[in-house]
Amino acid sequence: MQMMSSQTKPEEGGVDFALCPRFEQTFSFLGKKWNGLIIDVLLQEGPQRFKDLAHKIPRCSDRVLVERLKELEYNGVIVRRTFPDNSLIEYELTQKGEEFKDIMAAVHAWSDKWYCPTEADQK
Amino acid sequence: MQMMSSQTKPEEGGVDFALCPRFEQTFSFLGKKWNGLIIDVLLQEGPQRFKDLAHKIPRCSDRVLVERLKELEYNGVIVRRTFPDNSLIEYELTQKGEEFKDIMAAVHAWSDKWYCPTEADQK
DNA sequence: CTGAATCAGGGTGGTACCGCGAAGCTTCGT
DNA sequence: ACGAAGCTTCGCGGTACCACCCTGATTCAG
Repeated sequence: MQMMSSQTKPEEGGVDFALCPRFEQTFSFLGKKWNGLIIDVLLQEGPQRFKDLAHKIPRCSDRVLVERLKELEYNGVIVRRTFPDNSLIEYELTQKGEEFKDIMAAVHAWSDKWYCPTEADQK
Repeated sequence: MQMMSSQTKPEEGGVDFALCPRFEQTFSFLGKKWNGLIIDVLLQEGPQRFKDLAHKIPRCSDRVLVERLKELEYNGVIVRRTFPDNSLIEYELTQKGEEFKDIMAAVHAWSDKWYCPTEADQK
């Protein structure tokens, strides 16, 4: 029973969706660069430390990764767990986050079916 | 057997996804403002004229709508059909576009379940 | 025939903001 | 003391989005 909406509040990077349906928010949220990737890694590989995420998404800088993680936490999609004893920090999906898996599956299916390599794939 | 990829080419508004998986492209594409909405309207109400789309998505300016429609056509998601006799122009989904419906359904389901109104909904 | 209205956009200009790199800072382990 | 992990602060460039105005084609009223 989260109080969160899907607006991306941290650093005030959000769009005014006052008259747009809910799912436009969701798309905008997932479409934000790296968000989909982060959620996908967490879905597939479980809770991750910051450096593991950074390592698995090498093209995303620390700066941006922190930003995204804070947004995701603010939106109730992930939680940041600290283990006080060994000072370990892990990010894991909440239930709200886990339930992205249907969307992920659908998007994966579509992408696998319709993606065609172009110039951008050469390098 | 389209030759199209999911990059948004018109006006060069795309991201370099060279090392990112396919579905990140898809998210970025759908997450682009108004794209999800446009596809959703076409899915639910069939082929539409420009003015009908503009009317159903009032907060999207003509300028941006034209842009989005061109991108969607470039990406093989919609087609722009002209009827020479009565000079009618309609936009309709291709098969590639129709098959977004699974994604749309999943996103709708998630959004309906997890969306909570906040300040942004007052106005 | 003339004028108005509708449709499908194009052109310009401006601002907010998104994504980013670089570098510093704090806490912890050893 | 030194390095790694996990951020934070500063500042930048590009561009996405929008408002406003304009065009050309077609249709409709009278």
